[in-house]
Amino acid sequence: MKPEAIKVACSNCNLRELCMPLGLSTEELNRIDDVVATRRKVKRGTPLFRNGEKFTSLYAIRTGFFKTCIATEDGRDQVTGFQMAGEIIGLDGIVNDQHTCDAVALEDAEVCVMPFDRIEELSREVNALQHHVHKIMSREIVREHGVMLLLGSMRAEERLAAFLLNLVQRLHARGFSQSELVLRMTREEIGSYLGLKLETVSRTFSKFVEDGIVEVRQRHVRILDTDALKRIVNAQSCH
Amino acid sequence: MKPEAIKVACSNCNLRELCMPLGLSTEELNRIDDVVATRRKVKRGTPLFRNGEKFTSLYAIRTGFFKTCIATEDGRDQVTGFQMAGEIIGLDGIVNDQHTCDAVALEDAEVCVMPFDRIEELSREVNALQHHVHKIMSREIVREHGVMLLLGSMRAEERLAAFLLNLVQRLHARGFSQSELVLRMTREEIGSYLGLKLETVSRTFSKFVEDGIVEVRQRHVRILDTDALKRIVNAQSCH
DNA sequence: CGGAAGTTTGATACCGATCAACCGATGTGG
DNA sequence: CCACATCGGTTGATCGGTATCAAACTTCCG
Repeated sequence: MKPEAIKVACSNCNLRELCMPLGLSTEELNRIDDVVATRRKVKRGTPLFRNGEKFTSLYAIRTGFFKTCIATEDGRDQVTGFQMAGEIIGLDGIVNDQHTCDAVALEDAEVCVMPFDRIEELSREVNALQHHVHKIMSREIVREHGVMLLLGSMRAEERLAAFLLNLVQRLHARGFSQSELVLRMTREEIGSYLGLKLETVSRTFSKFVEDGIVEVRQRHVRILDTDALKRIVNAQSCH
Repeated sequence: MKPEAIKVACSNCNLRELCMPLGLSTEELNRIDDVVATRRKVKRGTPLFRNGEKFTSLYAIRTGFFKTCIATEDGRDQVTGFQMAGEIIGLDGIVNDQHTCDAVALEDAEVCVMPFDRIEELSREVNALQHHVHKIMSREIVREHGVMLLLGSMRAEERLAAFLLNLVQRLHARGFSQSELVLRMTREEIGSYLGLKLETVSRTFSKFVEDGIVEVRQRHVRILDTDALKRIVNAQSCH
């Protein structure tokens, strides 16, 4: 949990095109190196931050896989997202200067710590960075609109199909297979994200296997028929 | 629909403390007047912007009431939020330079048009404005987390109770009653937002009336027992 | 190796969707 | 101003999808 004082540079990071704006001048690139203060390793099962903690920084995921979730006093729990390399977490903390959700590593992970006051400072001077920050926040808002659509109007099969397609698409953008993936989260966590119980998630996986749409061996999933998944997502509740 | 060339000033707007940062110097206040280019009237039932339209501006609601919703090709439709005076809409458009949802006036409305490039320009110079923009976006993200919790884990009564409490709370912050409100949206729109069918919304209202928690006359709602509503929201799915 | 955690599958219950009928409010044109 | 059409809302009956409860199995990990 101890912050590690490794000095790092975005300018030669292979995730740069995911985290950072494109088309920067060399001078701007060098300045942007300053937004990352340190890196921090987070062990599997361990929180990067927790609900109620003071907000200081955004985090760019270098390696590993996170979930963010909110818990209420009465024991309810909702996974609000799964995040992978190149994605930014911590945006929830800006509004009240404290985090309103937990971010937990689902596998050993490493993040770049980006103090938010430094981001604000630098984005006053580098227009591309300013706009980039705005885009990242807007993207998160739009993503959540999609989740609301899913939770508000889709049935179990549609939700799981949409979930799988979204995951492979993001993994593919990072150079992984379009058809094979390893789930880093449990059935229960998938269920929490999708508004389903873990048994329903399990049953729906089984149904997809029966229908020859996917192969599932524990957390290893191979998608055999992407189009079938797309058809499931787009099929309106027929009648 | 024609933009009207009324020159307006945030500095003497009675909604300023809702839209704009607090604690500005007189000089900063005067500069901020420049973010509002024009005002625009929107008739009831008419869109302020639509999915796919080019994004140019954020809008601050001066009067009236809006819904934002996304529609899919296959006929699904999801209300993603209801917005009232002092709230900002259009944030979804930043990421891809085009809007990804429709914003429709539920009653005759007027908005302040704030060209986004001007916002970015000015927030490079006025730190308080910069941070304010970040807070507005973060607040929207946190709000959507709450909706995800609602859609993912609450039952019909809990959803409607949470919805009513949220509405009166926001209305109260604008000087309206804590216990009386007029719904500007139909049962169907409430249902879409809450992930329920209109019949279920209607039945749940009826149940609340039976239990003496609210009085309902069409769209006029009087809350008789706020604590009961709060208890309903916080009651975990018991077993 | 043993226990805990995670997953699958079955049986049953229940909440909300669906289908349908009716009612009331609103608004429009003759 | 009234007749009538339309839209929104309520209520009832029934159906279906997902939750719940339960048991067995597998995998993981100390």
